[in-house]
Amino acid sequence: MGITKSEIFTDHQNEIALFAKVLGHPARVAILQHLFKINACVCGDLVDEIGLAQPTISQHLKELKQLGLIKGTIEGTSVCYCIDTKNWSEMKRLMKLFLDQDLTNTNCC
Amino acid sequence: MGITKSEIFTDHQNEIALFAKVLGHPARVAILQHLFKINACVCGDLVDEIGLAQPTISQHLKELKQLGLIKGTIEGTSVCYCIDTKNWSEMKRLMKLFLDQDLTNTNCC
DNA sequence: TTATATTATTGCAATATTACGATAAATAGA
DNA sequence: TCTATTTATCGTAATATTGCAATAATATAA
Repeated sequence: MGITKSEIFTDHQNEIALFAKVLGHPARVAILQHLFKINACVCGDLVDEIGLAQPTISQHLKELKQLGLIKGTIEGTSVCYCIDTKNWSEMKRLMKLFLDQDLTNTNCC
Repeated sequence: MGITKSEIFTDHQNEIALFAKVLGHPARVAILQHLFKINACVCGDLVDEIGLAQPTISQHLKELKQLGLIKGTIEGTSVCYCIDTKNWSEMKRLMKLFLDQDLTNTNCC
């Protein structure tokens, strides 16, 4: 098979999984970290920065864009990418809600 | 190919990606949520709870166990699973460090 | 227009993931 | 011992992901 049965889970569960999945590759983690570090648009230098082929980077950027975590603006012959702060904050809120579930009462083995 | 080039990324980036990846499936999100909700060991009822076949659940549990997020204790004929609070907290710390990168100075398109 | 630069898309190969039936393994109880 | 119960493992099929070479698309500059 290889196909996730999304339909048997809640929207909330699927949303968390989708965001986690896009963060689940070191290249995308590295791209996001670089965008945060630069704290501005990045045009072009991501390929040199990360160390994967240009089509591969382009594909990872596409996935990040599809989830809304970054946005790209055409600037001459190049495209400038940066964090979409609004969507990033919303993703963060959702992930933290999941991560912060109560551990204190865990009555367990 | 299909193989992630982990060697070109930092340990930190790979670690974040690994944790995010294991959270990147709704079944595993649902399993973890159930364990938090019950707030105790869960023996057996996960298959009924989630709605996937027993071998599939077993496989997802294995992945969560490998990352250390849950632990299982043999209890008679069944196995009781619960959140590994120590490792969960460490994972949470790491993920939050990544999620909480500074957005305030974003000077961007 | 032509050349250059930059990014996106296509096509493909290799590997990984998801899911489940069949079956094995382990333990408890009759 | 035999049976029932529960979980793990194996094998396999379907699909997804990763990565890159080749190429297309787009815009700027000469």
